[in-house]
Amino acid sequence: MAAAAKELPACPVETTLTLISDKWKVLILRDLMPGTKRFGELKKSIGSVSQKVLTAQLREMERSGLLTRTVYPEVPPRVEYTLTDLGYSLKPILDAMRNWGEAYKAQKQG
Amino acid sequence: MAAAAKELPACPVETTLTLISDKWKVLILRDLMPGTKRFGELKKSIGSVSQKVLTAQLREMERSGLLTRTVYPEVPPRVEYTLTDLGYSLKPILDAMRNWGEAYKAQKQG
DNA sequence: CTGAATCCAGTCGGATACTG
DNA sequence: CAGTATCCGACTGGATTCAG
Repeated sequence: MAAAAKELPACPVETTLTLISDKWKVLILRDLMPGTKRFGELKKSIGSVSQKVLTAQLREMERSGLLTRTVYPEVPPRVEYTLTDLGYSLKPILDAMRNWGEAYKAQKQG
Repeated sequence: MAAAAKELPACPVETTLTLISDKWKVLILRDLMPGTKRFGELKKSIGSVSQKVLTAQLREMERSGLLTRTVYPEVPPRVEYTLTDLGYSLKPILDAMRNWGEAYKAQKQG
């Protein structure tokens, strides 16, 4: 949540971690993969995230180039978040995590 | 680092996050993928992690069934960490992260 | 509806010193 | 060498309030 940009480490795995390892970012990605969502929709679909933190992590991801933020000057205001190509390119990671999680739970249930 | 076991959420992506989202766990996985390592080797290869936290996260991963801990009763003591099949099954996620990180850095350099 | 600002508790994790 | 215990600063993130 720091204001300063994070430095990119030498290891590719660390590079990825730097951009998506915050508490809610992976879930934001998961929920935006199907398409554009409004702020309120995201907040509801993610679950227990607070407004402050959701805003902060969305802004960080915008700065990282993972998503775009579009403000519609209406009353009441409407703000939509959409993954960029870069953000969408994280899909293989999300898919791998989903696949693994499913297999893990299936195993735990025997 | 909590002592209590973490609950598994409904979403598979969250399940995965629950098990590997701590600060150093992905790097531990990365470094154990090639094979068994001693505590000191891990500490060196991971980088700036402190001894206390590395120990704690390794123990959590052991409890989660991601790795095994083998103590050799020698002087000086030797402790080796090895991924279980379950831990090794996370490889596709690690690979996806590495691939993405490489592509990202390549793009940043034009 | 979205978001900024403030306050604050909980935790994470680093540094250090000590043990077998 | 590997691990434990203690201390403590820093940061994360939730709750609340106010604003446009």
